[in-house]
Amino acid sequence: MSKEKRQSDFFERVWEVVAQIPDGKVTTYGHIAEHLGMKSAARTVGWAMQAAKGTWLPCHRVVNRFGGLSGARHFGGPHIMEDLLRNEGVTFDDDGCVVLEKHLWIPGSDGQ
DNA sequence: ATGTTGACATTGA
DNA sequence: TTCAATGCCAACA
Repeated sequence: MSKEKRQSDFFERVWEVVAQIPDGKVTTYGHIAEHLGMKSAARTVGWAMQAAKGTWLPCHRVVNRFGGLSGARHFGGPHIMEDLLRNEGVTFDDDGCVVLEKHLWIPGSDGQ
């Protein structure tokens, strides 16, 4: 594990958190970044998601602070992410945003 | 090495 | 109220 620097431990860090998101729950980029110690790096968290597109990570459970599916367009279809979340049991607001008040999950509050 | 972009967040006018 | 600008970090050209 010398040349295998991966994308960066930062990415794995984000992926690890995302992988811990319980079923039917969602989290925001800001909370992930904050949990990683980079509260202001919410944008970079989105980059980790882009790299996670080819992984098994439930990127669809990661939304912006509005609960809007910002990355839905990167899923290959704006309705893909929406359908996935609904399949998880997530409720959507009339605006098409996830009800964070009911599904907002914070990293570290699950296993710790 | 530098500059731009990016699935965001926050503050100011 | 809405719109614009700024900050942050990492990857990519």
